[in-house]
Amino acid sequence: MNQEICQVNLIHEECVAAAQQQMPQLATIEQLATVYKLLGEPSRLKIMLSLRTCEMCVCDLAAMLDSTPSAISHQLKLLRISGLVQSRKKGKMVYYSLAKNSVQQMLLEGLNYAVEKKA
Amino acid sequence: MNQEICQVNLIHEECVAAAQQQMPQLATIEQLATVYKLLGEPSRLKIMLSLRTCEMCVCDLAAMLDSTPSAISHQLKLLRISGLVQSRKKGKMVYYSLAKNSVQQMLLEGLNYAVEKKA
DNA sequence: TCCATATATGAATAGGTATTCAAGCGTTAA
DNA sequence: TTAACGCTTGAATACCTATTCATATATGGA
Repeated sequence: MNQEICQVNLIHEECVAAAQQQMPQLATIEQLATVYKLLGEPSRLKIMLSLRTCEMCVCDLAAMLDSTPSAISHQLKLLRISGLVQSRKKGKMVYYSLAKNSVQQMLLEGLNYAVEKKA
Repeated sequence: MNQEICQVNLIHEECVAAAQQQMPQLATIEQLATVYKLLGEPSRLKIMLSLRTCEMCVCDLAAMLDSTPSAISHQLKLLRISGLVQSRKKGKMVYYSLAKNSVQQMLLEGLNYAVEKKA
């Protein structure tokens, strides 16, 4: 059986056309998927949720998540590269905080969803 | 070098304590991480973005994403299990649509973030 | 009944990734 | 300079997962 193509080429052409029309740009979708993927890892999500309260150094986060500085540092690097967190160096320590964009709003909306869903 | 524990046990105790206090329940965090992970896969994210427009059958989605019904069906199963989409059977076809909860709001907020960030 | 179609599913494979371990860098204080 | 500390980094391993392929189920029509 050929699964590559449906026999009826497009079953609901108007719908598909309309959906394609209002589809965001590919770059936007990929950007969004990247952020979601980063937040989809429990350790990283916990880091982000922790940083809502105040800026923290790597050791603080390692204590929060019961993890190692190395593991946390690896995760922070990914978050930093994608612009979800920013860092500030002070002596031997590096303080991390949430980036000053709408990530926080996104997180709040996500939490709202998760809490609503539990009920 | 011992990386397990920081020498200074908690460098910013007040901050860590405050963050722990306002940390959501573990179940909520895991729920949220699951949703983010599902949305973090470009194919699945495209499915969700497509379904904002109108309900679609598997073939429609396969056409939208230039994929196979089998691959789409596998993804839809994951989205269905986690309650992000719902399905309705009509004859040989199965129509999928976004679940009637705040996922749509979440997606909008995400898009808002991604678009803002590009600029 | 028999066949074609739309979808679902299980197993296998290939690709991706989180953590660990070991080592390195940069800063501070002696 | 030396040592200690906080952090970073690269490689390796072990785990996870998306897609493919083959097959199965279910519905509708001849």
